[in-house]
Amino acid sequence: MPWPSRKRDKGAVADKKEPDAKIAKTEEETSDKEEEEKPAKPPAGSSKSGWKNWKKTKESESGGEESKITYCHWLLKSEPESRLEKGVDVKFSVDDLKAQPNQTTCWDGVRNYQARNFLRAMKIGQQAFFYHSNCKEPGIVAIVKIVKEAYPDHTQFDQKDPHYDSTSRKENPKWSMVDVQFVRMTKRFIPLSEIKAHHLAHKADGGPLKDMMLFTRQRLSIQPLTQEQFDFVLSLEEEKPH
DNA sequence: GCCAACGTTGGC
DNA sequence: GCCAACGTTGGC
Repeated sequence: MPWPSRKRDKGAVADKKEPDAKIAKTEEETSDKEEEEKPAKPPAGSSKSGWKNWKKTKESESGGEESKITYCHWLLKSEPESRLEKGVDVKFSVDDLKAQPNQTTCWDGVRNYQARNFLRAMKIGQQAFFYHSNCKEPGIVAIVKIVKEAYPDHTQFDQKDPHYDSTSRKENPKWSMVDVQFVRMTKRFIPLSEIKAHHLAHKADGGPLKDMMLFTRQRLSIQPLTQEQFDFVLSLEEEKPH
């Protein structure tokens, strides 16, 4: 773990005293079980036409449905400004990412089941927006790509980590992370305010950002974008700021 | 710094 | 299984 602490996504860190006394009910309901089947190969350049090709495998529970869908693009929130969480600075800006070896980092610290399930759905090569949150100027600053698919998040077992989870067992880790690599800065900063203006307009006229999760699931730190949403947001970098 | 949104926890 | 209390997220 050569990396500074970063990213965050809490909401479920249980500071219980007793270790693995019980499996939280909420976990069973909102998380997909450990599936034995390895995900088939990434939909690389295959016939996947993005959103149109999402597939739903067998229905299990209500909460897990997002995890059964194949998405192609993502948005990852990270805090670019210093903030202490249990005495540890969780700041991780795009500049911090660029400073990593290979401009690559593990996306640890996600402690929300829905976000975790999205992490687990990510495939190598898929692109994501790097979004600065909880800061002066929230918005999209860069594009990153998935370079390693979900594997256990080691910070859940580290008592000194702000995202330590005493209820997680090594034999059956609750939390996952992926590795992401910097691809490029967006041609300009794309502020939340601008994306939101389009979202509001699209709610009225049925445009691509109508159901963007940035607004419909405002607290979710890992979220999927449809092909249409991704393309539309990307097209904004060619425009002049408002 | 405020506070609305919303996920989690736990009493009943 | 409901729901009030609580804690976190994150814009403003």
